[in-house]
Amino acid sequence: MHPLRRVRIQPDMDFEKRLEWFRNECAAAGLPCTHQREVLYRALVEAKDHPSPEMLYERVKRKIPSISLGTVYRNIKIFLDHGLIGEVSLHHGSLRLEANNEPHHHLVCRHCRKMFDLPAAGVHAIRLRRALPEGFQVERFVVEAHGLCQECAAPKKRRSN
Amino acid sequence: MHPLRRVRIQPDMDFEKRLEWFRNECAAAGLPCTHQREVLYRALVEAKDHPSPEMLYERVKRKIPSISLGTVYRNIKIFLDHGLIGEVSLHHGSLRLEANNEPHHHLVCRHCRKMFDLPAAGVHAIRLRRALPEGFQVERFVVEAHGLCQECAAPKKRRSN
DNA sequence: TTATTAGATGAGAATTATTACTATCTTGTC
DNA sequence: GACAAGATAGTAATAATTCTCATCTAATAA
Ligand SMILES: [Mn+2]
Ligand SMILES: [Mn+2]
Ligand SMILES: [Zn+2]
Ligand SMILES: [Zn+2]
Repeated sequence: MHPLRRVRIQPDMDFEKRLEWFRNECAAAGLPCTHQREVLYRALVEAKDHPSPEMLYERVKRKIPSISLGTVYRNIKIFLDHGLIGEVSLHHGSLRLEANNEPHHHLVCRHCRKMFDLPAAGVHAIRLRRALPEGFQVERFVVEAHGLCQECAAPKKRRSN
Repeated sequence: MHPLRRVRIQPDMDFEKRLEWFRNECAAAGLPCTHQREVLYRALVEAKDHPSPEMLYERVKRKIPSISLGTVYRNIKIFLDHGLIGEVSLHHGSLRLEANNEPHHHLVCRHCRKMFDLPAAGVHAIRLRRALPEGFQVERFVVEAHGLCQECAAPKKRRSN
């Protein structure tokens, strides 16, 4: 409704702009914008290293020494559910294994998180448009096609996905 | 040394062939080829679903009811260390977060597991060579460039990587 | 402002995933 | 078959995450 509500967030946006966006998103979602949430969000915006919940907890404790790890986890989940932040991988939580040690890619269902092989031959070689940053030596590219598997995409009888 | 030792494993190889390969690899690595290991390896070859350690444990228990979960984890690690099997993701174990919710890719160091952003604009669009299997609906492609970061690639003073 | 109240917080217990410890048992070798 | 290195099962310990609940706070209306 408010014109600022739906502003798109940009990587180079300064923090005040992002905080404004964050507050609008919280309001739109009916989430109280607590001090803890703002400090957590700021720590995420300032982080350049894809922190873990524990790392985030350590950083946020400097600003709010009494904050609890439970609050960090609880809000991480809420932020993720509302698309306010992103998680790097769909596969954290448990090791997933396969005997196939030939390089290949995967289809990953974002709902049930099942994984299906996508043979390397089925994907054209990955090509970069520009040089990589800062001396990183790439050994191979791994592709994940994220989406919905047949089961999760099908309109269900009863339960929705 | 033995001509069979270095045979390359193929996805369509039958299990007897793979088992032979497995035994040779164990011998080459000085690993006793125990009954537990063979049954674990067979379960991995037969699995099409990228099982977790717990799933593997459940399956293997049907063949060896007395096997312990510790044995499953211990051998998974050994198999991985020797390249006998693969793991799907470098990111299991802990959630990793970022405020940047624009789609983008990552450089991932296989040694220290640090992650660096690779803007989507820096990679040409992913193109498939053939149709996807079985009705999977792709929403987006995520690329990970695996390799070594500057620090881990540099020839260290003392400790090796 | 103040009162109200839905929902958030901190503390700690509980659960899940993984690793470590150790006495006993196998595998590979002679 | 005997030996030694290393593996196993069972169990304790640790790490990662979620849950429970008494108390507190942000958002709203009076
Ligand atoms: Mn696979
Ligand atoms: Mn990123
Ligand atoms: Zn699915
Ligand atoms: Zn590194």
